[in-house]
Amino acid sequence: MQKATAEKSDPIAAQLAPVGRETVQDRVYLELRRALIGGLFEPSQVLTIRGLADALMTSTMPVREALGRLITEKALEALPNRSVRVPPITLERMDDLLRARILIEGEAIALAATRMTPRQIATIESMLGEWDEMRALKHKKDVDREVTLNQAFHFEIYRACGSAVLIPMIESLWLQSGPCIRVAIYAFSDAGEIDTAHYHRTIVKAIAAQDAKEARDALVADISRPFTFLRNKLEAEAKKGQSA
Amino acid sequence: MQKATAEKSDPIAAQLAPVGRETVQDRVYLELRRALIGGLFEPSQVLTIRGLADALMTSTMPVREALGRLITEKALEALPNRSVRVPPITLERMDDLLRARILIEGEAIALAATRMTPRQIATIESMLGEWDEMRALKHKKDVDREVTLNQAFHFEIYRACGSAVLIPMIESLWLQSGPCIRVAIYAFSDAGEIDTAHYHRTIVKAIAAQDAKEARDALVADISRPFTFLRNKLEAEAKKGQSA
DNA sequence: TCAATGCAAGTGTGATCACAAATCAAATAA
DNA sequence: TTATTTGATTTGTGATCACACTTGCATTGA
Repeated sequence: MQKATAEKSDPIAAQLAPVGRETVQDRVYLELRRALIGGLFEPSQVLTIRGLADALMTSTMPVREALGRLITEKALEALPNRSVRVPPITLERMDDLLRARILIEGEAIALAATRMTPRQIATIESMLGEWDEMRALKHKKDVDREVTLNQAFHFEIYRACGSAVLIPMIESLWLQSGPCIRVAIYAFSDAGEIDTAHYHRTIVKAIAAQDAKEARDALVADISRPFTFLRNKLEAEAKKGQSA
Repeated sequence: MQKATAEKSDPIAAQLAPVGRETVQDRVYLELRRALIGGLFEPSQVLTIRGLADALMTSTMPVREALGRLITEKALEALPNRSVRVPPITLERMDDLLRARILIEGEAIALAATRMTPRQIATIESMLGEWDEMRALKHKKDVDREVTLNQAFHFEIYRACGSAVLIPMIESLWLQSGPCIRVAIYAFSDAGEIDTAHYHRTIVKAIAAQDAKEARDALVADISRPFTFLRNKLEAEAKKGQSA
């Protein structure tokens, strides 16, 4: 029989890309990740294995393993009852997450600023264009699109930092702060958002100039904004609840 | 029936500690973690589900879920063949790991330096004593004890940093660098080790003085040492292999 | 009326089985 | 002898089942 591995001398195989055999578990895991980062689940929401299995049209087996993985990266939380929920938002946790993100994503973008190729810089520049385009026809508040584009922009930069260790950590941080961010973005929309892409333009400019410090500062401002916004919102609600 | 939760008014229940119901999966996970951090597995070693299940005297189910968790935190690596191995050591990966550890553990110890209570400081001081004691009767190179004590010392500090986000990341980093460190410690023993506890004493002194910068510097020196040692070793081997 | 009790449905965990893919070794052909 | 093939074994994946625990609700008792 033919060997399954692509033969370098085979002119046909050379043109074929490996098809990949992702497992059901991987699909479930990625789907849950997407939902979490996009903030499709509410904080404190309880998730059940069978419920997710039904919704995803599969058996319980891939779901339970995907949940276990998400729990270890703190994207979900295992209660003592052995049920699993998306972690609730607290002020302490938000500050903690923001500090970690500033530390790690700041380091990643500083590394990327000295390493990004002109081609990569052109890619993120074109993303700025997409952003403007989306703002131009703001007929509806397309929060999903906003979240996706924002994620693509940031990770295009982080991937260029060249650290196989930092990137998974950043992914974990986004997973953990996803539910918070979603709430913040909705709050932005209600509050009449200021220019969301302003910091992104500054970031691109700094990276193009290979100015690591400027890039880091702009990034810190960018990721701090939703957190401080949400923090003010939560504090206001807490004060209102206290007086009531 | 009696409520399962401890009643505050019940004089008997007040003296009883909750028994805890850890699952088999958790035990397997913790055992594999311990082995990984301690460097009991060799880099590039392939692990099989059934093999581990037999060794751990359990079925495949808890093992496969534990392996999946370890893969997501990059403590293990999933090959395209769908087999899983402990990641091999490369120079790039070591540099990457060291940089991340300096960044994150440095931040954690700087935080801890301003927050540790006198009681906590007394705890790590007593650990220094254990260390000296172990060095005094160095009849055999007790690498396991050394690794365990080193881990206990560092995490006693990290736990005091008060960040529920940073600590799991540090655990993941230790998991990933465990196999490297083990190799380095053996190399130390062969090379006639210099005072391993020297930096630890500096760390304790800095923390007692609430000097965050000094503590961070000493920690960086402490965790850099095995990496640079191993790096020199690998480079020497590579050169030897190249000339041969 | 309200708290305690008991039953039923729901849920997570672990074991076992079926299946497909990979791996390894012996046997065969060049 | 060397390269290829073929078959048996091993291995990961997904499904299903059994069991224990939790949860929610209706019933019963004071």
